[in-house]
Amino acid sequence: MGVNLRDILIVENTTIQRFAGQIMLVDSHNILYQFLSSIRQADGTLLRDSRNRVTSHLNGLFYRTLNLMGEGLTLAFVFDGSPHRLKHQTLRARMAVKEKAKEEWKVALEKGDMERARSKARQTSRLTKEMLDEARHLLRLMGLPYVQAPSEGEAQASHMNRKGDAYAVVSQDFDSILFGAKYVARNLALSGRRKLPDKRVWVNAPPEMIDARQSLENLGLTRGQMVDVALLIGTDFNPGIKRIGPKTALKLIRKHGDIEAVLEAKGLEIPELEELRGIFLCPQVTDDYTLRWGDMDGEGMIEFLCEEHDFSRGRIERELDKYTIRQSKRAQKTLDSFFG
DNA sequence: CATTCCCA
DNA sequence: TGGGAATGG
Repeated sequence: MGVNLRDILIVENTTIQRFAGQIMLVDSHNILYQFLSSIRQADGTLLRDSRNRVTSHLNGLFYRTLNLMGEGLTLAFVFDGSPHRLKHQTLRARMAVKEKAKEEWKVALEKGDMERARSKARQTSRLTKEMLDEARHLLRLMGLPYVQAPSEGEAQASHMNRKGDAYAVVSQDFDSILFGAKYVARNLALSGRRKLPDKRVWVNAPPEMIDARQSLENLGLTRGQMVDVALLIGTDFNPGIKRIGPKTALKLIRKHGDIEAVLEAKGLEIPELEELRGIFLCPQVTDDYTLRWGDMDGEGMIEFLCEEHDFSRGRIERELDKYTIRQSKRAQKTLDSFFG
């Protein structure tokens, strides 16, 4: 997913508290997808309510969001619009992977291999329109604003970040750097525990931040050149060029200046090059939004989560209390700092 | 993923 | 007390 730019960007470890008091724009699709793939039972099945509706995404969104708010982060969310024409190939490929994983999940279950079952189940994750509607509903109850992107959510979030409407974009993907975000925050989870792929080892994944300007200056590239590097490697919108990874792509763009020169020198071609560049450099975004934070509707949340989706009332009330207490402690701290 | 449970 | 296992819906 996204472009593999990790190896060439400067990714620095940080803390949640680092972002206290800042407006953070969350890539909703990215975060919800993570919840959907990770909040599962041992055999890989999703959490569901008594009417068989999936609740894993709400579970994750509720706890994660409340926790981050409790740490003083000001959250706003961006939802994807319709995908770009050139993304369809990737989306189809992903769908095929999911179908295959579904079968492998079933096989693993029959063999009693729970480890593999869970891992395959994760790969079948698919965000439905209903899940997205429910997520937006929960956000409304939490008093958090969300923006509907015309197309790519990451493009919209990066645009807003660039304009100064938010401090950073929250996403696991590195694409936001290409879309022009100033800062990208990753692993914004409280526990920071992440499973190593294909291993049964859990490692601590600390929050990370990428400073776009710092990374670009360090590489001696403009954002346009960075986009060219990405297009050589391959993005969600193009397959890239065989045997060219981050390191080689970087070397080539440095040597030749831009992708045209690279392709010329290598006798290669990338179809719809200008269109591809435009996706990142002149992205389809909107300025027709307002970020407006409201009060949390505790009663509404209990109604929605507990009565509607079977969450335990006591559990939700306890979390809301904890949040309130943390908030008042933060407020007290702020007051204290004013009076020395 | 985040919390709770449970036992050393 | 605390960290792995179980649970959540």
